[in-house]
Amino acid sequence: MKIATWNVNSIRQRQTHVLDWLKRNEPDLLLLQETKCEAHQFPAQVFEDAGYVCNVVGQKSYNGVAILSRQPVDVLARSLPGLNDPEPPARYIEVRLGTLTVGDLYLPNGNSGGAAGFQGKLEFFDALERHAAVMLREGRDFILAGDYNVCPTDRDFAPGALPPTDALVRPESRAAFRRLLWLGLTDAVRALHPDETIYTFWDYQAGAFHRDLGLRIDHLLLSPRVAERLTSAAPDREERAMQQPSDHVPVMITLD
DNA sequence: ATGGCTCCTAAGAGGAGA
Repeated sequence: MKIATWNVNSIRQRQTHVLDWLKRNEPDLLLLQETKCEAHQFPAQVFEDAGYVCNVVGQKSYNGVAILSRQPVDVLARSLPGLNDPEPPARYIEVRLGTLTVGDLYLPNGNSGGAAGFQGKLEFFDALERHAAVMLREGRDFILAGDYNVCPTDRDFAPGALPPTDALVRPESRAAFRRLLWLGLTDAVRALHPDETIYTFWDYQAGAFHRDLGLRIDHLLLSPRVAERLTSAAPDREERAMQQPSDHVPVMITLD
């Protein structure tokens, strides 16, 4: 079974990239973030024609998540449980495929909106941690994957790519990510590649990709039994070299 | 380089992104 996550930075701009990537890689599930349109604007038909079912949570202009699947799935949630927001942003969708629960998340960046913006990032993390704890207690098999907007350690960004005050490397952000690991979740890419320099994002500016000034911020976290099935995990770096790419690349795992 | 691009909306620049 193959499961991938990809922040596409506008699905309408990246429709052909995603379609071509699906055909080349044939994942069972593709988790998208930053689709940047309302659900009715999502180009579902082109993916359905390629054999994928689309479940979309959208809003105007910003955010937006979607899960594309070869098989129909049950949608369990369209916002992150435990976030008390009457109009939650389009940052979470959760589906069930067989006995596997899969949450697709787009965590707030946390650099905009001042102190309140950063606080919102930490609140999303807190709700995610509580939700993960509940699922573990219930003995469920699950994956929480997407754009976490955190470089977990200093190994996860190129020296000089970010100032130490950036919300992606702030100690509070990293502590929140570590708390998910301490619950018993496995960072799929790092578990299989403990010592490699691996990035999933390169800024559009200043030739960041060419200079390999990247970040590792897109992650797949696995519950214990799912982690036992993990056989591969890697970003598709080549996608960043395409014409008019997203600034993120897909990250895919394989489960036995 | 204190955002150097690329999205969005909307018809002007400006905000968000990381």
